[in-house]
Amino acid sequence: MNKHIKPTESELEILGILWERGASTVREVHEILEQSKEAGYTTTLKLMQIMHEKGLLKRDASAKTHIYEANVSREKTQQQLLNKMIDTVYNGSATQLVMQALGHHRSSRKELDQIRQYLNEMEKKQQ
Amino acid sequence: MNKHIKPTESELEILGILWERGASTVREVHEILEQSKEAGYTTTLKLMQIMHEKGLLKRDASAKTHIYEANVSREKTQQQLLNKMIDTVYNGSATQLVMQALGHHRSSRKELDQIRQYLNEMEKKQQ
DNA sequence: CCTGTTGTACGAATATCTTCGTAAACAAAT
DNA sequence: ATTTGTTTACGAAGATATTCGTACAACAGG
Repeated sequence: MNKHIKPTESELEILGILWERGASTVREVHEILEQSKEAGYTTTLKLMQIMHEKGLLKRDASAKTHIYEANVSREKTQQQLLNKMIDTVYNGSATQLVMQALGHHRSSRKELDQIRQYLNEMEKKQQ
Repeated sequence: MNKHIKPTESELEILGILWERGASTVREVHEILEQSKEAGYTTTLKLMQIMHEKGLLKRDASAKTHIYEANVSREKTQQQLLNKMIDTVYNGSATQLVMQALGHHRSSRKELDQIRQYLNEMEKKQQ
């Protein structure tokens, strides 16, 4: 029984911040959010409260200032969104997505090597 | 000046169909949509009308039965969504996304070769 | 204490997306 | 001509997401 994680755009931004920082207060999240977005503090607060209700975040409310933390793993969320994207936007072809991702995000040589190695491992497993 | 394409979930499904089929009537789109989704005909119609207003679709209304066609390219839309995803969900690392995409979508040997070749070309260009 | 600051809770306004009922236009069939 | 079926147009209801004003509690410094 796998949860159907479906964060909205705004929720994803907040999750991203929490995945990076780990447990944080609303103010901390808000301050980072502000750098790329116009938003009032209570807006961020409300958003995070709703995310808590939905189960996307967990929180420690023992102190006055509550501490929030992501309650869904980055990996699982990534996989979920990735699959949907491959399906609807890339018509099922992961290869297509991979090449486009490589094409536009000039990767370093190190990264390319990393990927190449990954490819080799995959091929070994297949045989 | 680049348009900010931001189709919703439902709009993406319709775009996907139009990218596949090319110019189509509402009914044709609707029939495909129905296979994977519960929806009334007028719902699909309205959706496509709104997409037309937004500029996502263009249409030929010269005959009674209008013909709709995607007005945003698959490539540009893919790139846009991909970038956003890499940014918010993969924290900027395209490599990360690539490896996860490969890991879960067991690709054929042919596809792996294709990607490998692509990697080589990229590396050549970089030097 | 009082006062200003910082925090949460609540609820409502706004915006946006999704769905569909109903009407009107039109064409084909009877 | 009347009926039947297909289509678009319009508008409104329902669902969901986003934003923020206001109230109130906790706390720190004077």
